[in-house]
Amino acid sequence: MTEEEWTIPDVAVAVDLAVLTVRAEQLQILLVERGIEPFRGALALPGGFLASAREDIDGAAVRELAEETGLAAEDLHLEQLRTYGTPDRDPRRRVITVCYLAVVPNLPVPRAGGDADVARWVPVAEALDGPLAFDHSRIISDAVERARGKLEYTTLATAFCPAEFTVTELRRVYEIVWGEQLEPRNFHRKVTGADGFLVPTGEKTLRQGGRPAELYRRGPASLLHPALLRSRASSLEVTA
Amino acid sequence: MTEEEWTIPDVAVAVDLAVLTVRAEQLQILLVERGIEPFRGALALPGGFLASAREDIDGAAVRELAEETGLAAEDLHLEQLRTYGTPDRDPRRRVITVCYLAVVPNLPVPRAGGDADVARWVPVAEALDGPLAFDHSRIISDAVERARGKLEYTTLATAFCPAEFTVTELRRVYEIVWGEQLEPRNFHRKVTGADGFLVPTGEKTLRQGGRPAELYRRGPASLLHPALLRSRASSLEVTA
DNA sequence: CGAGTTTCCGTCAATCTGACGGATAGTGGG
DNA sequence: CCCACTATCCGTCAGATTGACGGAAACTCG
Repeated sequence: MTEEEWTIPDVAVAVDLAVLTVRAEQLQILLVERGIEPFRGALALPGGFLASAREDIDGAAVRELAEETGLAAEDLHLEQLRTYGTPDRDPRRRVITVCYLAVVPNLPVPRAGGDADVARWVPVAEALDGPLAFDHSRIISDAVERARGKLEYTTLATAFCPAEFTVTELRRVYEIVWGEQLEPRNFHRKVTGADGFLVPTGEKTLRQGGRPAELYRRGPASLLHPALLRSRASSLEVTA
Repeated sequence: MTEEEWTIPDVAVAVDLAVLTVRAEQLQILLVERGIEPFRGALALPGGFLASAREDIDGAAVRELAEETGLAAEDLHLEQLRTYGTPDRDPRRRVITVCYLAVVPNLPVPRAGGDADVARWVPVAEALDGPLAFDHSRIISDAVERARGKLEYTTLATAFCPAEFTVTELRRVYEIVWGEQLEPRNFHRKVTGADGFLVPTGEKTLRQGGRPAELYRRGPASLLHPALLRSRASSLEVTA
């Protein structure tokens, strides 16, 4: 510990977003094609450096999300995921990335931020196959795992759904994110029984052939009681 | 987005530790008394800035932990908690703090780091009452909440215990961290039944009056199946 | 050897879970 | 108008899990 001559190292702080949604019966993530080196042309998570030394980190995440998707932070889920700080991430200078997880419903994708690098939805399975910039492959894994876990004991699943949705739509979210079939009738019993999870609107869908489904809105609860646990096998599959 | 004249802001990155243990039948946290401004004299989480621009963030956490407690990272739990980055945390310059949660057993506390500011154990309840430096009060709340939650569905509780421990000791960990009484016989049945949670050593305690308790070691599992859920009331108490 | 203490095994009712039969309420075709 | 067809939703029922508690086992101490 030599006190002399030591100065606090300067670090560049980036804020990246892992934005998840369910589209076309698949779990998808928002990615951009990088326009500059390093990793020019590779797919990467949307994000960027702090706009100024005074910008709040959470605020930067909200700003990036608006820039990339046009979505405001009000009616979507946004939480900090983790900070990634291995020294050799960027050859230019020391960079650490504070990563956020966002969960958005399918429908509203204007995505006209005015940014040059257009973001697009990529199925997670596909994204994890191909090469990604930096350590973004690992970040995506972490984001998906966080989402999978939170479906169990929080009401996060409703963030994948539009404002009004049916029990079947909600079940599809669970099935797609977990990659696991769920028994429709038991699922129905559990989610309608959980305190504050769903609020019936009284409305019904008039859609396709079949009995019209009742429409629900998100309830006030954020924690799920009782929890909705996935199968043992499904939980372990990640660690492997 | 004016491209001209803009440069990536320089930020100072600190790594702070929330080190939890169970001592004297209380959940306690390791704190230091600050020797310098700002918040001179106030209690704060141990931590410091990156040692160099090349130091890994996780590595810095391990280093800090060794400096403050003398503990090596091998047989203890260390995970990233969250990054705190509000702009006005430090009047001197822009600082963001990557915070780690460590869980250590009671016994081994040499805590001879050679650092001038000696760290000491403070009961969490007491720490949250008194004034703390920066936003450390909030960080401690987050750390405790993370630990409480993880006791439910991971094997984190064993990190509070020495290498060999009894079921009763393990139960005390749950009771103290959750602040909730548990039924001893049902607890025994559950933890001994959970796959890979506990491995019997065959040894028994010879201690105090009463039937000798069997000794266990940590099992290979990190996820708890089936989970050990706290009561509804206990879970909600945090949100309030 | 008995009282005290702590660990651990067993029981039993209430609850929860998974699996499934079948009624309900729409659509579209003849 | 009646009959498939489809999808939602309600009910049942056996098996597993949970919470609550009685009581035996295994030690110490006096």
